[in-house]
Formats: sequence, C-alpha cells, structure tokens
Amino acid sequence: MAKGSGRISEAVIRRLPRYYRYVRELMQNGVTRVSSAELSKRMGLTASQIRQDFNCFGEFGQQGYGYNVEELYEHLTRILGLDKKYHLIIIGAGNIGQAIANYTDFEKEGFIIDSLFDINPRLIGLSIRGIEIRDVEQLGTFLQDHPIDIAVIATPKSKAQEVADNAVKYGAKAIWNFAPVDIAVPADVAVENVHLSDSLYTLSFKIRELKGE
Amino acid sequence: MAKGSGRISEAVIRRLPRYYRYVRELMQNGVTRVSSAELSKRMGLTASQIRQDFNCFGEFGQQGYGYNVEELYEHLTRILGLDKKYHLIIIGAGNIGQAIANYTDFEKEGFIIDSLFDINPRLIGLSIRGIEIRDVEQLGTFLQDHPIDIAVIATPKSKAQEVADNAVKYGAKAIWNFAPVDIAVPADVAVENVHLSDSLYTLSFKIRELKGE
DNA sequence: TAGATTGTTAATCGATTAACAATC
DNA sequence: TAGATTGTTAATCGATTAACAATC
Repeated sequence: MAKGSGRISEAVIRRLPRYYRYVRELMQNGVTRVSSAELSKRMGLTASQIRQDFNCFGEFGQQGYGYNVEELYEHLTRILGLDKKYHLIIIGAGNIGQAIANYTDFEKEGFIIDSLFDINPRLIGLSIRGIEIRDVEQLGTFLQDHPIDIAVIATPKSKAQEVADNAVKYGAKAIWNFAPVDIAVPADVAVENVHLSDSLYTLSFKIRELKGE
Repeated sequence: MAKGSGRISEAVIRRLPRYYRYVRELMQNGVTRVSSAELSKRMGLTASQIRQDFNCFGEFGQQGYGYNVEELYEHLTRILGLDKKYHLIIIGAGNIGQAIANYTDFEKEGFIIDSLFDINPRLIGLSIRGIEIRDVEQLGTFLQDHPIDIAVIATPKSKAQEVADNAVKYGAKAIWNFAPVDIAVPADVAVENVHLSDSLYTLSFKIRELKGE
C-alpha cells in the first residue's frame, strides 16, 4: 500500500496536532534538526512510536541525521491540511460561540469565520470583531451564497443536532460541536465533539482516584 | 483484585462521562431499565465493552433484567466523583476564562468557581456572575485562605506552566488547562489539557482525508 | 570510514470482541 | 419454568514497543 493512502488510526490522528505544536516550537527556537529520540524525550512518547507515526505519511527523515525541523514542520502542516483556508460559521452566539469568535489565533491558521448565527433578537445584528450575528432562520439562505467548510455548533443541546443537520444539508464538510450531546453526521462529514463537561468530569474522577478512594 | 481498586485504563475513563450522559438522558426520559445491548445501540459501542467497562467498578446489573437506570446513574455519579463539591479558580479572565465563568451548568454539577484572576488592570475588580476578578499577584494569598480543588488555566501559553505550578504549590489537586501547551504536573496532581486548536486541526485533517487527497 | 539514526519487521502488550456458563 | 441478560473467561485484534538491517 502506498504511503499516505492507508487509513490512519484515530490514535495517530490525535497525536498529529501535538507533533505539529512541538515541531513548530523547535522551529521557532531556531532548532534545525531533531531525532526521534530527542522528540520522544520532550513529548513523553517512545522514539519508536514517533517513527512509526511519521512513516504513515512518508519518509521524512534521514539515517544518521534525524529530521530536518523545517521540512518536518512543512510535512505536518500539509498532513493536517493547514496549508489551506477554511470557511467557518458559528451557530450559537452565547458564551462559547463568542469566545471562539474572539479567539484570533484560528484566523491566523487559516480558519476564517464568515458569520455567527443566533436565535436571540438582542444579539442578531450585532458584530464580534466585525463578524455579523445573523438570525439562525437565515442559515440556509446564507450558506447557499457562502459555502463553508466547518460549522461550529455552540447552541444548547436541544438544538444542536437540528442545526448540524441543516449545516450539513447546505454543504458543511465538518461539524465542530461544543454542545454537550454527541452529534451524528453522514459518513462523508467529519465531526469533532468537544465535550467540556466530559473533560471536567474526568478531572473529578482522577482527583478521587488519586486520593485512593 | 477487588473491584474498583484496580487501575482504570485511560480508554475506560474517557468513556465514563459518555455513559453518565446517556444514562442520565434515559433517566430523564423516564426509562427505568436498560440492557447493555440497548445502550450499545444508542452509543455505538459493543454490548460486551459496556459490560466490561461497568465491571471495572462493580456488578451493577442483574442477569435476565439488565441495569436499573436510576441505580446505574447513581453508580456513575459516584464513580465520576460528581456526588461531591469542587472549588475552582480560573486564571486568565479573557475569552475562554469568561466563557467558563459564565457557563452555569458546571455550578449545578457541584463545580463552584471561587474567583477569577488576571493580569490586566482593566479587568481586575470587575465581576462575572458575582465572581470577582482578582490580580493574579494575589493568587498565593487567596489560595492560602481559600483552598481549591481545580485550577482552570486560561492564560496565554507563555504564562500557563508558571501559573499552574503556582496553583499546585498552593494545594490545587487538578489542573484544567485551556492554554495551547501541555502542562506538566507532579504525579499526585490530575491534569486535563483541552487543546481546542488540536481539536480543530483534526477536523482539517479529516476533511482532507475524506476528500481522498 | 565509524557513528548515528532512520525505516521497517517482528515481538509484545493491552484493549476489544466473542462466547458462554451462571442466574435472575 | 423458559427466556433474557449479566459477569467473566477466552480469542482476537490492533496498537505500541523492541530490534536491527539499511544507509546517511
């Protein structure tokens, strides 16, 4: 099977952004080369695993040398699809929706927020960083004129599946869901469920566990 | 080895909050019993895995009957440590810090936010939902008088490790980190790194993958 | 060249799934 | 009782780690 064409396991996918972060950091610090052994020490993984992971996508290193940091960074950028631009909308302009809209780092990475949507008349018409909050009723009309890649779901859980379905119907290729419910999507749509409360509960679990109860 | 005392794998821990959510939903819908087969269909897991997972913590079911929903919910609540109260502080009162402070659901679950902290003089002295924003310089003094369980890190990444260290020094048992850097903590402290950008990058990865590129 | 480190195969480990006796 | 479904053991699968030949 040709490199880069095989199905990548979820475990590997989860590690990719971490590699990207660590290698970017090295690059920013002016480091020009790194071995899997050095990276393994920094990241708390085995060198073996790092080499296996990279080799899912190609041969990025050189025997006796290691990896060229800049090259590796470029590979990871491309693998993650971060060499492209993505158009987003945020559905739900409450706390989370606004926090994401205000977070400028995503835009620097090529994730462009085209609009927010909400059901609340007091919010509709306002802008966040110049991004207009529109009536969620206009979602379909808007998407017909402005094709998007990613719909961010930041509604209460009761509306989450419905607005996600709508976004998919109008061409969204991915759902980034912050509502505390698992969103179901067709097989050709990507979904990431970010469950903040789940994350918090694992902390209370671990606190209890560490206390030895 | 006695039930409930063995080391629980990370994979099981990640599924626990999901079980909790689904079982709570069943309970709220008035369902009184559920079999592992029914739950498996709803959650997209195998019935075998569900039974294995539950049996890490005890024997919650009954042959020929299944699981009593209310009992199972109580077990999961206790397992996750959600039968207790937790005191939190939020360090960094920017977008994410404020969004979390405004999110009232956590409080309902027993996670009490005692204070926010920031470095910005314009924010210090303000309140969010009655929770005061204090000068981050006062973190140590505050924690000496108000012991906390969880420190939420919502600072820029350059300050994240430093404020986490400080929180741990003054008795924090867990770190909930939203800064885009991996926080290191002693072995007796729990940590959850919530990397929103990592999550977003897996979406761009998957979009590319689904397109078959 | 000699030393270093990769890419890759083989071995190990752990997690998931299947099977089924126990029992409600 | 007969049917259903658990708890648990055994089998399978996949992911991680170890080892090492290839090679820079």
